[in-house]
Amino acid sequence: MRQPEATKAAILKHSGYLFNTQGYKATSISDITTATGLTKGAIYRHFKNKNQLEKEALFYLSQVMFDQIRKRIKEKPKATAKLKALFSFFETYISNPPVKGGCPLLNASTEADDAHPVLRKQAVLILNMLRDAIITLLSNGVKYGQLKPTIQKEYYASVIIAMLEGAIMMSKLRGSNEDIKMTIRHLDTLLKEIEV
Amino acid sequence: MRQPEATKAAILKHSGYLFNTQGYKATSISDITTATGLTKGAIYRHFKNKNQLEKEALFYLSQVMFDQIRKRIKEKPKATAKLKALFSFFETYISNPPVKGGCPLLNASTEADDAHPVLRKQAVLILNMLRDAIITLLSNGVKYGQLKPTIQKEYYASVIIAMLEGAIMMSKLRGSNEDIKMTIRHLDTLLKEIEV
DNA sequence: TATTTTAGATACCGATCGGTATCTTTACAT
DNA sequence: ATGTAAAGATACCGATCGGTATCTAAAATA
Repeated sequence: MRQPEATKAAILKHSGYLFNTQGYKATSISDITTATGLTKGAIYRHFKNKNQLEKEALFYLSQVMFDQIRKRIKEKPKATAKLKALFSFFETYISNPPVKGGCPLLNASTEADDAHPVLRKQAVLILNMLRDAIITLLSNGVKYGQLKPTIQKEYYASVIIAMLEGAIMMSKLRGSNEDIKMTIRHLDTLLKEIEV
Repeated sequence: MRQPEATKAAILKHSGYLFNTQGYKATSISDITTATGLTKGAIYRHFKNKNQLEKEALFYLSQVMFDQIRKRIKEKPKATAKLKALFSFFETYISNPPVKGGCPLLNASTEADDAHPVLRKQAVLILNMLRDAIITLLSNGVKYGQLKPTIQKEYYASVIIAMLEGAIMMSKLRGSNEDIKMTIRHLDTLLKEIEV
């Protein structure tokens, strides 16, 4: 029954869920022990302190998200279809989220101010990963003649992420997917403008 | 030296600042006593518990924001100029914020899940106020022949708020106003589409 | 099988949490 | 000047926080 890697994975899974639904500060180590069925001794063997656990849990959550996104995008052949797949991923986020509690990036970035440098750095890293992924996607679209070569990639990457994250906040708060739907409708029209 | 209203206002001001910069859960009553120079006895005389203080502090923060927005908007004559004034308000939010710690609405809405119904309800109320304000603004623009009569007001209200809030998150996290600038550039092009 | 290593459990630490009962002091009405 | 009501201070409560020292038991090595 002694499987250190499985134990660490279980801790990350449960604490990730708790951090994302209740908040990082609001989730205690005791919450995690009851969720996992483990004891403090077990948790502090795998993570040197709560900050480190928060950091690794956030990274785990981002991996779950990126895995889902990658899976959906790889199926699609063209850049426009890939972008639409990305949008639809965020649309299903409200009714059927891969991780409950809203977008881990948004949650961590609003909670992690200057007083939580470890969590903050990790959030910046994830945002940059997402930005770079979209920029690469746009670049490939231009490369293969699917998107207009004049488009400013950084501009569209920022606009797309801002809209999706903001819409997630609104839809989650209002308890309806209307906002995310309208936002994606707008992103679709945006997509038409940059298609060749 | 006994001025109850001034004392309550001071508590709201300081606690609002602390809640918005450190988070609601992360800010203790003791933090507020040291910030205000008051004692617990004074604070619990004006607020029946921490939840109520959080709710009223969030409302105070939203009032500060709405006052600023109203002031900037009232100066402008046309709907398009009023919308641009709203956008510019959010642009200056990064470098010179009226309340530190990011957008109070965004902060509260990400922290307030189902376990914090009081704060959550207050956040929903503020979001609806902002939405209604923009919808009214668009309606007046149509009424006075400044905006196209075919525009879907709810659609644009949601899209505008989503973009601004998402951009605030990105700019605050990355410590630069590039994202909010690019987002507003896009909102300006959006504005051109709905002008008559 | 005997020994060593290590995953995980147990019990505890001081500090801090939100909250309250009680006391003192100030302002105001008489 | 005196009494009263309310503002604010003081001191304390049990519960919980993150963290650690120590112990037990399971797995790996020999």
